[in-house]
Amino acid sequence: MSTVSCTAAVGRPRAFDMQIALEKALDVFWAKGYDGASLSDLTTAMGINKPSLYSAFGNKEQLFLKAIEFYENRPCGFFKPALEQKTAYEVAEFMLLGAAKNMSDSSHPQGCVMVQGALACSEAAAGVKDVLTKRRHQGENELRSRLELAQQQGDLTDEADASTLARYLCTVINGIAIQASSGATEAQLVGVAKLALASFPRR
Amino acid sequence: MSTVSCTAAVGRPRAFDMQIALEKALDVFWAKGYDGASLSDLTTAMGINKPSLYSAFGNKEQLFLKAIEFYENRPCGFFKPALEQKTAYEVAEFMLLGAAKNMSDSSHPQGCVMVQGALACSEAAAGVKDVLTKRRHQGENELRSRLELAQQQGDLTDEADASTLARYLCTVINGIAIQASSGATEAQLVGVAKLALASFPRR
DNA sequence: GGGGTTATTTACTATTAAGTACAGAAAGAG
DNA sequence: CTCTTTCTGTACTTAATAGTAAATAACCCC
Repeated sequence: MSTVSCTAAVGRPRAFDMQIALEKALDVFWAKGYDGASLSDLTTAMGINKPSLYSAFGNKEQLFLKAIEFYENRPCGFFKPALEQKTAYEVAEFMLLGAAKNMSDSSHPQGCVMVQGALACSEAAAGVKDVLTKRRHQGENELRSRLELAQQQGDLTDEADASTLARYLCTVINGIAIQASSGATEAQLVGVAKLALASFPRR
Repeated sequence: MSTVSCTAAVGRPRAFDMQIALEKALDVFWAKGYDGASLSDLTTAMGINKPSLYSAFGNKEQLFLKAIEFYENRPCGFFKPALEQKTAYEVAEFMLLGAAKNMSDSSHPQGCVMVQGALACSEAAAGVKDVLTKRRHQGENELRSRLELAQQQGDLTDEADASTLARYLCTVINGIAIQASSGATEAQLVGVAKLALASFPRR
């Protein structure tokens, strides 16, 4: 009798791939936002019925939260990899160029689901809006910490205000998200990113 | 018999001020977005019943369009006044500082209704999303034209790409809108605006 | 192959959405 | 005062919303 909860494999097996269904749901939320995505939009895109959705993911809100959790950890994400670059400038460069490229990529909806998923929304979406806002703040804080580390390591001047610098970079990234969502091309966004980098203190 | 269509003044007079009602509607759309604002949210805020809303403003979509038209021409707007500043740098400075101050102002919802009114939305909101996108592009084009004029007038270097510069400024403004909508203070946004200005070629 | 378990399908609920019909109320014109 | 016009309040319609009950289907273990 094992104490480890081995994945039961009892009962009728799920007829769809949860991961793929989640990615389809993400695309819907990304394109339409939490308020604009109806359950029938979601079930249609996911190729399943409502009871399957509810049994697999809980409800609309939990589905959204799982979708953005996946979004944040996607291999093609640019934010976390950027933090691992060697110098503060390289962090900023990787992040801005990554945002420009990623958010205009036509293999998924344009822009950023963390921004446009629930920006101005109904009371029903207030919870997910809160989560998104907190996650964005968290990202900004991680970036600030990374820049403070850079100051300790000497690759970012002490005269810079890490807090403002992090906020500035996040602001530009958010702006790039809006531009991408409005149809800006990768080349246009790269131009913006490079110009934004001119404000970043280079050693 | 006058040929001028004098405002009829026949029939029961409207019991509410259309302008004030429109401003209330704007606040609702600003805070909740087009999809997130229900008709009962609107009528409650406006202090009128649905038939009054429909007879005065047409329908939800037309009400939204009238609300953003008012928004764009508000006396406290910063975009158009910025274009009238004397030099390219002053245009940029006025615009970014104006955005920072205006969008964090607590006398109305935070952020910018032109950005968050319909960013990612349902099919029902596709029309207003389109209008918002076009208006933002139009603003960007007006700014580009203003910067090209500055180049002709010699207060902006010819080496600058007016198009990219305009897009950069609009990107930062959009980013500031997101930050404001996420609770950033005026002081924080002014810090971002000043940093963004460091990328702007000063003569 | 039967029993237990879980997923799927269909059909349903209750609520809310946007929009409207209609009767009555408030004004000016004659 | 009466007629015409326009607005207001109540009550309604139709369709869509999120979420669920119950029957059935598919799988593993014994």
